[in-house]
Amino acid sequence: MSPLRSTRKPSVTMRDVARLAGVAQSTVSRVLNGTQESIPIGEETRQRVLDAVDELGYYPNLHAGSLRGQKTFMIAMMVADIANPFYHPMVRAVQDTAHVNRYDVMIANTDHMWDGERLFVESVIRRPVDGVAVVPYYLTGEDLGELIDRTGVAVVALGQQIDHPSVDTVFGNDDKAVADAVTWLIRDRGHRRIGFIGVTSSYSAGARRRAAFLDAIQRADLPSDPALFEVGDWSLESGERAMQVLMAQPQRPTAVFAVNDLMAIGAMEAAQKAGLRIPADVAILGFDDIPPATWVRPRLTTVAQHPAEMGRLMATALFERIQGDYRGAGRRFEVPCGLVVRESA
Amino acid sequence: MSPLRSTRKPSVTMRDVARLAGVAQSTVSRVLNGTQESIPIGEETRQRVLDAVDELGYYPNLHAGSLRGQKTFMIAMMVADIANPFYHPMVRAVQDTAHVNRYDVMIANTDHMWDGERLFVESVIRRPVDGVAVVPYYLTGEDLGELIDRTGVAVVALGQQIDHPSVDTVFGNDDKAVADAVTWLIRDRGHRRIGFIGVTSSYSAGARRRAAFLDAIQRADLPSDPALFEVGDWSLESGERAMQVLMAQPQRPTAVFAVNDLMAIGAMEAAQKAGLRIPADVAILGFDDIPPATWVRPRLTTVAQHPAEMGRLMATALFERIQGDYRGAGRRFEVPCGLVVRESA
DNA sequence: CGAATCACCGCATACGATTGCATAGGAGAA
DNA sequence: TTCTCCTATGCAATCGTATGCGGTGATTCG
Repeated sequence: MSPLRSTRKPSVTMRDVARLAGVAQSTVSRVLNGTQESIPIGEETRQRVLDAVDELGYYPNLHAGSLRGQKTFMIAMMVADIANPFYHPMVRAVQDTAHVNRYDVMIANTDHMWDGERLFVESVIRRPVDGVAVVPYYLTGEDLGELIDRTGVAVVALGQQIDHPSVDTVFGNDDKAVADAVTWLIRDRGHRRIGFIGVTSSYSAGARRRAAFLDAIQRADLPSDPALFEVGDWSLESGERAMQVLMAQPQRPTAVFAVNDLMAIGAMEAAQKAGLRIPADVAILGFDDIPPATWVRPRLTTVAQHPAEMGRLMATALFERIQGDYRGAGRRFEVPCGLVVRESA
Repeated sequence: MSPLRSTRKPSVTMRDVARLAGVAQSTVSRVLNGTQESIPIGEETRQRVLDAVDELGYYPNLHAGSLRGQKTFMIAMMVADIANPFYHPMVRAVQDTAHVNRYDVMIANTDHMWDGERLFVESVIRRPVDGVAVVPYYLTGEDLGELIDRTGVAVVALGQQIDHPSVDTVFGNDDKAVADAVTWLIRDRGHRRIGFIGVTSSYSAGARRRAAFLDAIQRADLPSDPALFEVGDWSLESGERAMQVLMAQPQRPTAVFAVNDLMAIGAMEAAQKAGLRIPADVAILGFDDIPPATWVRPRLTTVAQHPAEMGRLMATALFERIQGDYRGAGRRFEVPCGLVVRESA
């Protein structure tokens, strides 16, 4: 079994500083927090305290403040998979903003699983933090509301499906962007048989993009063959598999749209392994514009979601709430998506 | 200014549970922790407590345990840049291991900067955790030793330069791997003029790999032209720039070795933009084997470092220490690197 | 029938920091 | 001198949990 108490060393506390400076522990607190103008401190005392702090190398114990219900100086972030390039610019933006505010960042992966998201919420209940930035696939506005009621945490979420009076959301107009991109494939590129690599419609983004795709197809008076619809799980490998079945058809599509870049890259992989040229034999269109989109050959044509900007917005909104600079209703920040034409379509 | 006390809601505590169950708070504690064989609890009481826990939806407050010097159920991880694909498999492995142990993971980026590493250490002092996994570029074994002395934290580090009696390290035999790879370039591929894209030698890995490269060159009786050595900062863009100056030479190299894959991919980018074919006109050799290495075209020939395995080892070692399953001297885990021949060289 | 042994549970304290309140000492006024 | 006011500091409660120790009722034993 694991030891019940950890082997933590006794740390240097405020009391140690107080003892060395010959004052009371509360005096040390007041010297260090300073902000309390109502309670003045003698200059000579203040200096003695500061010297003692220096000599002992004292740092305040954040656990104590957290327990007392002060700020925890920590935020938590929930993403599906930190190894997915889509989240990097977002995570970095949040981390960077946290860093300038002297906040630490806890990161949890959910792997797109309900259980993962549930555990994240539980985690935040057990160890309250000042703010959370989440990319929910199952959690609803109501779920987040319960979390807020229970812990008072500030919340910002990615995804337009979230709707709660006190959580800020950041999202892209992905439906319109999908429709535009597909329409472009049809009108400008002349494709008439377009494959779709989606995800299960239990993801609201999955359902939304699928609907937008279908809408664009029908608007162009093209038939929508069920055989053209494959589903993956957001991963590169699943994109590869989906592409393989799309290519195996007697009448294979001349273009394929994947709802994220990772699956699009997987599809490229599959097409190239099968000896198909891109975009001559089959065009590939992705979604997200992750950094590797420009590393692959041909470079991936995709709908840019600007994850860095999204992260920046999330972080800014979150810290505005944490710092108390904003206390109003939930804000909605839309960051427009847009087609980036490169070489794969 | 920010509000001094956050707006945290009063949470449901053990006392609430106790009140509802009609017992003392300490009894609730004992029921929940169970492990205390010395103090038995009546079955009927235990059930009343559990019911109350259920009814109130009680979760223990981890801040309290942390303050009392119990386990914090949190580990901290320090990497250079979470957006760098090299760290993903490592971070995921650590997160996954943490997850099964019901631990949360705090992640900090240093951007290869001394100040970032220093701040990380400070962070861990201010908010003690049970373990840290670090990828240090400046921190020495001594620095880590101070951290251990001060907080008693368990430490595992990546990098063979770290040497401390109570930190476990994981590392690859990168020097030998570099030498082997370069020798292969010379002997099997017939290259005689090989460029080197390195990093400043203040990084121990940078110095080590450069030395190994030089050694292999000299062992093959090839001249080592200083003009063949460029330095980057680990980033893709810096690799691109370095490649540009290498290509600008009157006698340009027929092969280029980059000390990480990101710079290698940048080099490929530059070469292709300049109209050079890879590997016909110039061969490119990378280091790390990050996931995107197989996404680019031509696929990157590189020295695999197996970051996932490294992460797994780090996490395992770390939790062995945290759980008290291992208390001995610092262990050194070597994970062998090896050339993976693909298409770029 | 008195005492010793349980089984079971509550009281109180400690962890480190914040903060309302009390108070010591000196200055100024009556 | 005595009373007040102000400045500078100390005391003590508090946050939620773990735990040593003491206490109570019931049972058993001598």
